[in-house]
This record gives sequence, structure tokens and C-alpha cells, in this order.
Amino acid sequence: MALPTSHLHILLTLATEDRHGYSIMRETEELTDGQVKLGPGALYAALGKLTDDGLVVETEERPAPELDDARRRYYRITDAGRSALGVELQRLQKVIAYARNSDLGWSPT
Amino acid sequence: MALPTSHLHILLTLATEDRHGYSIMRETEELTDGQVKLGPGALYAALGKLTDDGLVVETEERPAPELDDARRRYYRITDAGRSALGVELQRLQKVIAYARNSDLGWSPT
DNA sequence: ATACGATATATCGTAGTTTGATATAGTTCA
DNA sequence: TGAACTATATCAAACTACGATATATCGTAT
Repeated sequence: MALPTSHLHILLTLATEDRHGYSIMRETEELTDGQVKLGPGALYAALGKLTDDGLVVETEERPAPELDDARRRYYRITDAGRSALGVELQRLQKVIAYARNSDLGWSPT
Repeated sequence: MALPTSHLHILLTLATEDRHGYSIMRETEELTDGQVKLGPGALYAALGKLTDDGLVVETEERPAPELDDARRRYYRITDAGRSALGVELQRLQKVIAYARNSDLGWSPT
């Protein structure tokens, strides 16, 4: 229907830099003040789906080889992923604009 | 994890006025330029859940009794629903702000 | 040294949500 | 009268999320 929330957040955190799963998890939780918690179930299922769909690829490159952790698996957003993220952000943008323009008694703080 | 997309859009369209299911469907499709299509499956499942959760109630009031359709069932957002919508909008607002501030090569048009 | 908490990935069963099809029937308009 | 649209409803299958469990490494303080 639209990007599932977990997919959006994964793409969003990968948009700035390559990341490993746990980093995606923490970054997402921080960005949303704990509102969106990606547990391992949701996280790895979503990463698998995003990879299947070609929005994300796993990369062998180690961003910081000197202080690395061999367990990590790094993921990188693809052009298709960036494009899908853009479409989704535009949609959300419109939702916000709609809410702001309608008189809902809501305004962003 | 957060409001499912269908729930968000239902609450959003109900925030301005009482609506019946089909109206929610059309309004949502229009607002999202066809990106979010609530089929009957998603729509009525979501309305049932939102009602169970107290975010929406069915109302007997007919907004325009003179030009009505007896088949319609009207729904109204509750205070709890309005509050949940506000929380969600704020979350989305933050996502947009994050995307705008990070250098993703994305900016709203 | 070792114990502990945080880091890191992975899987499983269940629950919740979405999709797409199918069904039924009233309304509008040519 | 027929066709397109309006309107609600249900179902099975697919997809997504949640919470628990498992396993193991890393960093650091005692």
C-alpha cells in the first residue's frame, strides 16, 4: 500500500551511510524517541524483504576497518531504495500538509 | 509499533468530519494521489479495530439527511482517536525533518 | 580472571494487517 | 434497461510485527 514503517525507517537510516542491523535499530529508536522499536523479528525480516526487492544490498566494505566487529553485516541503500524512500517521504509530507491545512486542532511543535 | 497506515488515513479523514466507509476510501485515495488505496478488506478490518480500540465510534447522526443513502454507516473520531492521530503526526513530522536535515538528496517539492 | 551489560545476528510461533477476489445490493443517469 | 458507480461485507492468502529465545562476541570494571 505504501512502505511499511519498518522499511521506511531502515531506508531512512541507510540513506546517510552504510549500517549494520544493530545500528539501524538504535538509530531508529533514537530518531523516534522510542516510538518505533525494531526488534530482531521485524528488523531481519524487513532487511530480507528489502534485499529481495532490490532496495538494499549487503556490502562487504567495512566503513571503519580499524575499529570493527566481525559479527556485523553491513547494508547499503540502492538507487531503487533511494527512489522508493523519496516517494514515501513525499507522501508523508503531503499527509502533514493536509493535517496542517485542515483545522484539526493540530499543529507541529 | 506505530499506527498502521490504514489507521492513520482513516483517522485523518475523520478528523475534519464524520464519514462513511466509502467516503474514507475515496478521500484517502485522492489525498495520496492513488498511492494509498484502502480496499474493503483493509478498510473494514481497520474500522473494526479502531472501534474496538475506542479511537472511532459509529454514529447514528446523518450529516445530510435530505440527500442520504440508507446503506451508509457513519463513523466519528473520538478524543482518544484525535490524540493518537496527533502523536502519529508528530512522529511523521520528525521523520520529515530528519530527512530534510540529513543530506539525502531529498527535498520536498 | 571473570562477571556483567551491551553489542550483534538469527529464528520461531503467534498475532495483527493488507491484498485481491468475491458477494450482494441500492443509486444514478443515459 | 443497462451500465457504471456507490456501499458494505467476508474470505483466504500473503505480508508484517511482536515477543521470546538462542547464541556468541565485545568492552570494561572489579
